[in-house]
Amino acid sequence: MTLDVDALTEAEAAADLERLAREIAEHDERYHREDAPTISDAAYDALKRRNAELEARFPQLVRPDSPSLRVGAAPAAKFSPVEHGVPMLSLDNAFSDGEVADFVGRVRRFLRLDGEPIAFTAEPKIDGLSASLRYERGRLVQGATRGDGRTGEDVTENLRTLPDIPDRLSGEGWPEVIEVRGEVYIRHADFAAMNAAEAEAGRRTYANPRNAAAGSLRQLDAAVTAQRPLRFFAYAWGLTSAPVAETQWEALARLRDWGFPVSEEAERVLDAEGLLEVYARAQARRPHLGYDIDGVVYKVDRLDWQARLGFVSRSPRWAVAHKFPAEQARTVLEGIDIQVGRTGALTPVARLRPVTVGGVTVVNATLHNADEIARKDLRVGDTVLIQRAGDVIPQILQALPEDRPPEAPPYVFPDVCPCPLRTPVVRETTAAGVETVVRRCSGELACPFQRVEHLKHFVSRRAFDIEGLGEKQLQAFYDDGLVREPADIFRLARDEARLQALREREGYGETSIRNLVAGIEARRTISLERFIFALGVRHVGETTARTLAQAYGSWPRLAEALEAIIAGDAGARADMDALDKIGDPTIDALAAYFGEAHNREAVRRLVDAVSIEDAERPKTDTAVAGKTVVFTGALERLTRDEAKAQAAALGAKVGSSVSRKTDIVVAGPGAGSKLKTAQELGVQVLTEDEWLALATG
DNA sequence: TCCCCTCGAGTTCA
DNA sequence: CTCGAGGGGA
Repeated sequence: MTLDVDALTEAEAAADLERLAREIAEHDERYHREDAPTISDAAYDALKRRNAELEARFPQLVRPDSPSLRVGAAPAAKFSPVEHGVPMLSLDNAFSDGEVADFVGRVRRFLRLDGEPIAFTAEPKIDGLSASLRYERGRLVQGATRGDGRTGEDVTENLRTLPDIPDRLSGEGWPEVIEVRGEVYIRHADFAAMNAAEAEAGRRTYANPRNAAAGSLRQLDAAVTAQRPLRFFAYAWGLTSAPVAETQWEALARLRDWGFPVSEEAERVLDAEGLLEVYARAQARRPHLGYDIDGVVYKVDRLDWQARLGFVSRSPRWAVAHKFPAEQARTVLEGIDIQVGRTGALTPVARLRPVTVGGVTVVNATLHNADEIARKDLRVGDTVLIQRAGDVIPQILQALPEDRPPEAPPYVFPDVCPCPLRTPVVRETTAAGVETVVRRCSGELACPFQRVEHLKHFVSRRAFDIEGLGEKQLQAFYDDGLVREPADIFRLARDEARLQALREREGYGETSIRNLVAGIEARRTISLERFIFALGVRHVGETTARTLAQAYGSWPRLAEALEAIIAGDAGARADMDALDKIGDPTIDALAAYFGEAHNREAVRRLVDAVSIEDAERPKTDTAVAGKTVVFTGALERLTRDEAKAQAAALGAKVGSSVSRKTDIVVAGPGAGSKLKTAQELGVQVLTEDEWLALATG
């Protein structure tokens, strides 16, 4: 809660200054030492600003440890963004021999290789941070962090200070342009010495070598980075103007020739059988390496096979990281609470006796659902084994039955919602007649817990993104009756009675009210897809919302279609069903939502309060506009998603099955029944090249 | 009909 | 990050 500066007593101001000094110091610390800022720059700036305002109003209260008196602590300057020529992907993880076998099996099946041996490289997975180095004509021109995989930060000058990174490539045969990728890390001995020196100098030490490496690389002053014992291993490449090699193994040798350190621990195995031996060896060598590794990365050796295998969403199908087991800890399961989600889903959460795992204190862990609790037979009072999955999310692995209190009863999932209405808990049945795993509160939006979650979703970043209206304020406004439905948020900004109620609230001065109103007004105009997503209809996430927005173009048209569907218009339903990734459950959810009188009214009030921008209408002036296209068989020049996106961009509808309504079938090699159907129905059939010619017109 | 892949929804810590 | 389930290819 932030009180208006002018409204504060001296004692309150002193307390607030104390809090700000502490919080800002914490954030500075996190930013500089752990390299993991936990608040946005804007939020950080707001803290600093408030500190400055308070100090201006109460100069006698300026603390000796005031953030305003420290220099160079703010994460003010930034590194400029760098778009990677080829995204830096993450790897799929395997945690067991079985998962490694699954990986090999997938590769084998995908390549249609029976029995034939597949060679793999196995390289230790260094626990540092990855970096991409762009060389043009053999000279280092840019170095970047991984960032989100697509865009990283420009840390060229810092990377130049690493002795392991050549400024000019040596040897020969390097492509004119190449992004060399690898891991920046710090050796144990160097880390210890560096921390000792930091401690000597009275500065805080880093928690582990990885944080130290990340913090050192992201120094604004490259001279500081130069002092840090950073090292580099190369293991991959991104964009390249010429093929690097024919196999991963050969590529590693080339990288070595060009002057990069390449792990001496990397091995090539001629068949999948050898992988687990490498893993066992790596585990045995781990304590003696002198730097942290967290697993072994297996890659299909042949690059032409890698190309055939391609990618699944964000990770390559041709590689996997076989991780070492995560650090585990035992603690006591002190209770199980039930949380209510915006769709009414009831999620059990474990309350744990605080315990340190992998450097952080864990007190909560999700239990996902009732089946999960039953499967693990978790009981309150049990001693449980926990770990942090992927080193982040805490996870309960199992209960240790020998430590179970004799009287602990099996956990019984509640049959009423924890909300004040005590609505009965229900389980739905899928189309196939199977009970779903999730238990839900049957109260819908009558349930106050669901309503608040619904409102939180509405203002969230991907929906209306209203600044200054966080979860806490929303909860408070809800409790006071100021905001009960989305439209109320927009009334808040214009309705005098509500503004007056705000002014009377503790903690709301004119400044904060002005900011809140500005935040709301800034979002009064919204894109159709965000609007649809914000409604929070079940099954309608960001992607589905976008599909609907593009298909219907405007809110009135979508509303009209929904009215028709609710009225039983089979044609309108079929049209929606034909959209990509939209099927009966989604349509039923939409129909149920808009068929309900309260929702309908609430949406009408909201529509009146905001202005919804029409979506980009599908093109009508292209060769394929309005036509329904079906892709079948393997595509060689485009991925399926690219092809679909291209068709959609040109105003065509993408179908999944061939019928009389289909206008064009694009058939690649291996096309089967759809091609046959198309021929039988006399639908136009194109090759991929013919399609491209038509599409690019 | 059977998988495989995406999407949605819920989640942790500092 | 993880699980469950919808959608759609084979």
